[in-house]
Formats: sequence, structure tokens, C-alpha cells
Amino acid sequence: MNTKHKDYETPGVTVDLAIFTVNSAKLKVLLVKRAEEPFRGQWSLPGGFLIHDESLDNAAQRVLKEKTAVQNVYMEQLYTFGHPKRDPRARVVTIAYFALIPWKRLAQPASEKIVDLSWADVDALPKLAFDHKAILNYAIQRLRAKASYSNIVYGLMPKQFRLSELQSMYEIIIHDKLDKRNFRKQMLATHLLEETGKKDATGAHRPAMLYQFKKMKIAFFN
Amino acid sequence: MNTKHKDYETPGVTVDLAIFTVNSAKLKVLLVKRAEEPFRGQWSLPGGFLIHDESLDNAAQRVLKEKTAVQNVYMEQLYTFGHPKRDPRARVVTIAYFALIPWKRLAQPASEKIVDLSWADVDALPKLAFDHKAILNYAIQRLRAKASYSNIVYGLMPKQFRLSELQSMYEIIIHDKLDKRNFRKQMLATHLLEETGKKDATGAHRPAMLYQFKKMKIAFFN
DNA sequence: TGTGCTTAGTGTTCATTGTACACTTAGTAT
DNA sequence: ATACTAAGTGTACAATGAACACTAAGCACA
Repeated sequence: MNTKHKDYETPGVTVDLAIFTVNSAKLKVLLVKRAEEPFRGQWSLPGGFLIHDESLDNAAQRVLKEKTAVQNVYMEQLYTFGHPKRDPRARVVTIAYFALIPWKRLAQPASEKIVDLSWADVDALPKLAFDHKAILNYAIQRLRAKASYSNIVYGLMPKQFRLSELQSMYEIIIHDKLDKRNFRKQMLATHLLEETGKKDATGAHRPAMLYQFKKMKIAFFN
Repeated sequence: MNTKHKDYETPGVTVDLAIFTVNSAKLKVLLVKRAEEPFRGQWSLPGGFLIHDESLDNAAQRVLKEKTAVQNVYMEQLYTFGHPKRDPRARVVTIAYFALIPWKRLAQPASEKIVDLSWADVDALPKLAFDHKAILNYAIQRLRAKASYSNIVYGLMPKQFRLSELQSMYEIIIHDKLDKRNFRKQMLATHLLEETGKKDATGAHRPAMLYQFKKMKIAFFN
């Protein structure tokens, strides 16, 4: 258990977050412009070193709150990346998380002010620092996979929404068109949705019933 | 990026392995009796500190080889555990892996000799050191889940086998009986199996055709 | 006020997949 | 030759998934 043996080492331990939202029909991820070496000036995933007495989940929550000012959103541990050369200066192992935030919950004016933060379209990413491109690809893959067999997409929806909005969210994530009638049938069959009684009368057309989730809990279909 | 800041710390980083095999119709996991404090004398999952210039996967492979003398078996990263108090003496973050080994590939005489190693029945586990019980439960859950929607069970089979043996393996993992005719239909429909032409004529009954996997690659059904 | 535009909302048919179920075959043992 | 054991095989029915088009309700504008 002696961590000072010459062959052993105590790598730095960080958490990195792939924080997703959807806006303007595009899947976006939060990027941070690095203020320090290495990769100064390049875009990267938000992250930070593990702090004393803080669990991994807590560290991820802390970073999330620092960068987005939101809490209580869907977050899960993704994978741990530890290639010896992933940081050019020192050995750093990073535990990657991914999080989902409904666009409406983001304080847009505040985050727009911070020039070093950017919600980047995942289909038009800049060059990223470290191995963050690989981490992000892994996160996107997981998000897309889970969207097709769970209700993880719930994490991106506002409190109340039209079924057509929910369908659009699925379509954006899985990159495919869905049949309106089948989609509604399936969603209502899960009994995870409930009518609010309210109607959304915006637009020059028939108003839509607003729905909400009975409780925000991730369920698995099949 | 300064890891010496007072609030930061560089925790120890280990890998721990849940190494499974099946023998006598029971799912077994490899345990190691701890020779040192903390938890001296208690059973634990095999593991070890990360070594300089070694990737996480390599570290896991190293531990696997040290304890079982096998290589080239199915292994995947499971989850990373980092509760601040999971090791009573120092902060240690551990990246858990799980591995599957066909019983026949284990050099039984050699491993039996080592009194500090034990293949424990997962339904009759001793008290485990650290949070290894939680890690193991997580691993078992993942194994059972994956068995039902992938061909991960392949990792537990010998080179050649009867279909009835493959069915038994599934039944042991998922803890349920399967229909013989439906099972065979489904397995052959994947086209991942091929007849060897050989027959296994052991036992006082009709000999069975021996099958093998076309290539050991994990596929997903559904 | 009525005509056109837009999105909301709704069922049925058909194809595919999954599930339940029982008898014959080929060998060994006695 | 008879009994025992596991191997091997097909069909009918149920459940699920996929394709598909029209009516309803509101707004805008002439």
C-alpha cells in the first residue's frame, strides 16, 4: 500500500464533463477556453481536479455548478480515461461524466457574458485540448444509444411541453425521423407522462395539450 | 493545473478486477486474501496501484495475468469508485474492471496451490474489504444485464461446446430457464456460431454436435 | 365572415418477432 | 432387446413494431 515505491505514481485525478443541451434544433455541448498551459487558448471540456474529501459525483456536480449555475440535472459517470500521455505534462487520470440540461434552465444572459464559455454544436466542433474529442465522441455515442432504449431524453425537456416538442427532441438526438402516431402511442403507453390540463395556444394553429413527467426518473424500455 | 494547491490532493489510483468464471453450474469470482493492512486477512477483489507509463487497460491486464496467468480474455472497464472514505487510511480512487474467463483456461493445479486465492460462489460471498462488495454487486448486475442483450456470455465458453452447454451458461448467468428449441433457433439465427463437424460422444445418449464461435467479437442483439 | 394555412390529434392493417409446447433420434448400459 | 439419457426438430398463436391519411382547432388575412 506504499504509494511512494519508485514504480508507482500518484497521478493527478480530474473530472471532465460533457454537458449537453439542445437549442435551435441542435445538440450542443459546453466548452471552455483554456486560460493556462497546456493547450492555452484552446477549447476543452469543463473539468477540474478532485478536491479533498469530495466524492467523484460531488466533484462533477461542483464543476457543473461553477460553469452553468444549475443543479439537479441528469448526470451520470461515463468512463475513465487514463492514457499515460493524455496530458503532455503530467500523468492525469480523468473520470468523465455527462450531463443533460434543458435549455430553458440555463441563465442565458449570464453565460453569454462569459466569453470563455461556448455552447458548441456537436456537428461543428473546434479542435479540442487533450483527448477531449475522444471523450466527447464517447459521450455522444452513449447519449444516442441511451435515447433509443430509455427515457434519458427527459433530461433535456422543460417542465411542461407539447408532445411534438418531445418528439423533436428524440429526433434531434437519434438523428432520425419518427412517426407521429406511433411515437405518441409509445410515449403514452409508458404511463410516465401526464396531461397538465393546460394548453399551449401559441402559433396560428390548433393549441396543443401540455404534458409533464410524473416524476423525473430514468426508466428502461424493452 | 497546480496539483500542489492546498485544496487539491493526488489520490492513490488503483484498478480492481471482478474476474468471473463458471464452474459446477455456479458463477464464481476470484478473491484474494489481503496480506497487508488495512483489512489484513480479509478477502478482497484482486487489484493494484497504477504503474508509471501504464494505461488503465494495461494495469487491469497486468493484474489479471498476475493472478490468473491468463491473457486475451473478455475484459471491460466497469465504473470508477472514489468515495473519500472508501479506503480508511488514504484517499484512493479505483477504476473497476470486469473480466470473464472460461473455466477450462484456468490452470487449476497452479491456482489451487495458492491458498490466498479463491474462486468464491457469488451467491455465498464472505465479507469483503473496502467497498468491494458494492463493486462486485455492480459488476454482477452489469454481467446479468449484458447477458440478456449481447453475446457477452461467449467470454465464458471453451473453444468448442455443445449448444446445450451454451444454453446452460446463459441460464446460470441470467438465473432463469430457457426454452431449448427457441434458444437454438435464436443462437443459430445470429450466424455467429458454426458447426465444427465434430461430435461429442460422451455420456450414455445421442452425441451432440460441437460448435464454435466464428470470431470472438461482442455483438448486440435487438 | 370565410378561406387558407399550420400544427394537433387520432386507428387500423400488416409484417415481424417472441413464446409456448411434444415427439423422434442416436447413442450407452444392463 | 429394453431402458435410459440427452440431442435434435416445427408449428400455432400472441405480442410487438411499422406503415400510413384524414379531421380538428385555432390564427391570419382578404
